[in-house]
Amino acid sequence: MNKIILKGQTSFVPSHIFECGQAFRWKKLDDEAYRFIFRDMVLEARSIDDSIEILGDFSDKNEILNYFDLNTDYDAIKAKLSLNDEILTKAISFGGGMRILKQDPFETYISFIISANNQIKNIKNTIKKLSQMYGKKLNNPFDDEEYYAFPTQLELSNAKPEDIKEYARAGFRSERIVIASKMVQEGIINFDELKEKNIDDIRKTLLEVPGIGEKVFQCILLFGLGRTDSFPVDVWVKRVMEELYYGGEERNKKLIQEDGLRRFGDLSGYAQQYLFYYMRENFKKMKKEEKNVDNK
DNA sequence: GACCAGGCAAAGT
DNA sequence: ACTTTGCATGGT
Repeated sequence: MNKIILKGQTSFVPSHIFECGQAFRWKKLDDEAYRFIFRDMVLEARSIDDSIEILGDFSDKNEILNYFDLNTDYDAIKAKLSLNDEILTKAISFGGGMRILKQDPFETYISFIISANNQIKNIKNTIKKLSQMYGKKLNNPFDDEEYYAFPTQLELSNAKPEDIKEYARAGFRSERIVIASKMVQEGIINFDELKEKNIDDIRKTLLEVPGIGEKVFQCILLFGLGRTDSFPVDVWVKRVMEELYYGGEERNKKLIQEDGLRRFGDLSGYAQQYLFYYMRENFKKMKKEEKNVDNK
């Protein structure tokens, strides 16, 4: 077992990182202790006192550090976004330990096709099942629970949509998953090439894929291609923007996306994540309180 | 049992 | 170009 110890981190809170909706292959073990899968490794990240520990069987520490985006100065980003913006100041004081993970483009691409009109809980479950069905078994250095790698483009392009529907419970997204995988396998979609292009060209290519619209495209940009000049507008971001920035007035998603990019520029992706987490967690808290009142 | 979930695609204006 | 409708599934 190998271990990384990080000290003096001002922006590294495991719960903020894993529960902000960017990644789906993780499990909460305890407060600020998470198990997660990165490439072919089962790893754990924990916050202990004022240090962060990352555990697992890995050989290259830099790979792990890069995954957690450790070369980016989040203090500078947070300072810039907080300036003249009371809403983001609040959101950042709530979830300022968030970091944008540098995830695999193919995994991100398939995961967010699955996310369409779905719940995070179901998305996680479908991805877990897909991995069990088609991915290779991984070494788990922690206990006897079985984990599987996210399937490769080849493994998923050979999958049968009916099987995905039946066992992974992906519903109408099942066929899209296989077609999208085949398009990567055939070279129609090439992530290394896409990384070199401008956003409008990337959009043109990715919107050809069934299951990818503007929102899923923005998520692939942000989480898979590392483009932080992106602003995915889902139901939560729509809600938080309307409630906190537009005084309760409704706006369509296209306008909200344009406005987000205009306000936050190259930092739009970070702003979006702080806002998403802030809105969703506070909504969950409200629900819980309602429940407690009902029980009295 | 209606309504919602990190929307998309197709049909209708 | 903008707006509505159907879509699998699981949770509340």
